[in-house]
Amino acid sequence: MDKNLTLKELAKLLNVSISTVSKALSGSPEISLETKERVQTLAKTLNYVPNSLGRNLKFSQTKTIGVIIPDILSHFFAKALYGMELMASELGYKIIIAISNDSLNKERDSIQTLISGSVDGIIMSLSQETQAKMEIEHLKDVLDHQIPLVLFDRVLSIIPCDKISINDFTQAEQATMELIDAGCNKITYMTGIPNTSVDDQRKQGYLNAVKKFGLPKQVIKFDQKNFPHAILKDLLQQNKIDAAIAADELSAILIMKSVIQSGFIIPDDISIIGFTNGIMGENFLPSLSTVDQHEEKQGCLAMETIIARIQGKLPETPVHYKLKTSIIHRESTRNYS
Amino acid sequence: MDKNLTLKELAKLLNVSISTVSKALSGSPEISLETKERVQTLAKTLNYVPNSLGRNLKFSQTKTIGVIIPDILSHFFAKALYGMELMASELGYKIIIAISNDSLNKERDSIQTLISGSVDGIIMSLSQETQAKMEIEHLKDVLDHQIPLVLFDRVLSIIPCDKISINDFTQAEQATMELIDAGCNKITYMTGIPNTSVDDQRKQGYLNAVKKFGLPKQVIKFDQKNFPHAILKDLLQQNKIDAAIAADELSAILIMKSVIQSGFIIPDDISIIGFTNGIMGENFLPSLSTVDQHEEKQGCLAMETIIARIQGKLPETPVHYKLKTSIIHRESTRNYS
DNA sequence: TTGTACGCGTTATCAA
DNA sequence: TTGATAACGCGTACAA
Repeated sequence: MDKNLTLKELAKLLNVSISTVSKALSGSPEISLETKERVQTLAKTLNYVPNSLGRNLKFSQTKTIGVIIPDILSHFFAKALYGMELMASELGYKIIIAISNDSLNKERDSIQTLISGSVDGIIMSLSQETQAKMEIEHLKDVLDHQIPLVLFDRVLSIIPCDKISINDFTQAEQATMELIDAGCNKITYMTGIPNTSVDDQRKQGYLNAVKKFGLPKQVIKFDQKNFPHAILKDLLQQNKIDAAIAADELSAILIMKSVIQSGFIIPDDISIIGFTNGIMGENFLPSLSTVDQHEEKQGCLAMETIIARIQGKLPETPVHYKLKTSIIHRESTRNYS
Repeated sequence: MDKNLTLKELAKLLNVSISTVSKALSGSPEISLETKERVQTLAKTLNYVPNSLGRNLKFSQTKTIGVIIPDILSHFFAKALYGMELMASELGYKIIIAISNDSLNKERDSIQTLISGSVDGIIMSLSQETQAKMEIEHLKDVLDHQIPLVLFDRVLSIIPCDKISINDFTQAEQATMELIDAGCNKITYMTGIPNTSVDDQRKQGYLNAVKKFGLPKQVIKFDQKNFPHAILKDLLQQNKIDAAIAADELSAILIMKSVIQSGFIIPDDISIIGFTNGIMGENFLPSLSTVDQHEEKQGCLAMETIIARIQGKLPETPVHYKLKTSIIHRESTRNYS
């Protein structure tokens, strides 16, 4: 049980050469059955584990994928990460995780440390700041270093790389239309995650739908740490709102909480629909109707894609998978026939 | 902008030796100012990034910490991970994340891949299965390979390594006593995470408190995917329960939901107190009174500890930090003076 | 069937 | 002030 057993030490113990040991352990047919067994049993009893540092250098690959996400506390990213980990471990890959905290600088730093060869590929979802400033030099760096890159969820179309996303536009449009179908005609789009690509597309989908039906549009941006309780209450009292589309799960919960605290009833007074099928929305009273984004599947797919890209199994031109999603009807929206 | 620029290539371009380039880039005083600048500017324009694979092998260290947690969807672990990432990036370390999914086998596999030299140390919280079966061979493996190990939250005292935990026993005891103070005398301990060390200690703390005050004890174990709604309703109707201590956040939410759906009032009919200060408990209606476990701080501390251990800054005998925690009073418990 | 020698990219020691 | 060389641990082409 020495600390770091190497091939060299094994070879010395067995009185054979290093390469013999190496070959014997990899089961090469060049080696006689006898020595092969001799080597293998000793390796096993001594609990030999090949040092991956040497292997990494030899093959210049690490079997590791870097994952950069803006946030780990949001259910969406946590579940996406879960999917990635599942797929990665199945395919024999490890994950280095970095959390950008929606900061461009942190994102840049993380990329800097990752492109030095510690990972074979990078999966990321862009930080809010990155998308707001449209700053993409650091992403170019990744590409320049020939490191495969997969963008998911918060995607930027100008980056020439593989992408995974859901069709936010269509989904928001469909969600809006279902609210209209159910008889709502004062539908507001409320977002606690402004300046992200997903937010923008969802808003556009919403705007498109209300325009198509000649309904008034109303958009409220807010800070999730400082919800505009009074504003929403006013709207409710003046009967200027009868439905809300929330840009993400936490936004939806905050809206529902505020509505209830103002003494109004969900869904009788107002219907709410959110994005992301998380534990919070599932367990809130009333439970949240929501757009299921198949977070876990997005994560799996992102991991599958980057590994396929690394192994050269993908066409040279970037692929863009847009996942189909569905709406989960629960208690926060009115029934419609 | 070649793909993988190496010292060798730089040296050739500049017509100097490899070692000169290496020294120049590290700012060695051995090299003349002139060549130093010549080298550095070229390296910069060509966007040279030293390959960490080479460095890793040279120093046999990776500046990477392996983190194995049972679950990423629970707020506790997500936030602990967040704390770890924060501290790691501050100290120049990366994180490889593995999710055991509360399975012993997955935990074993993860350890196996990590001890081959891909990490300088391992932080982990034991899986439910590991704790239930008391199977620790794989942990011994880590120690045998001379890899520093830090256990946090779900800790096993027989493993000789550094540990971080909160004092679950005391906390549960204190939580119980506060419920008693507030006039509750039919207090039940309800757990959706049986067979974990934290659950066991919390239960013991609860039992100790009710025993001390001569109150009846009542423990309900359940599966979080299949909450015993009917049983709880019966207890409420027969007035056999007036307070519940929930072993974790999700358990607490499930209890509150069930209580409300049965038509009872929180905290008038029953007080609820949980563990973990997460978004769910914070935003539920009523908001959850809970034991704050300082998840983020536990994560930070775990990371600080393992790095200190790696750098030899810790005494040889293992340290065990037990964090003090506090109780956050919100709406799910009665006021008491 | 086994052993020798080399290269992966980096740093460090020592010689020029 | 600079350069040649060895070493980290592994795998492998080639020689024995």
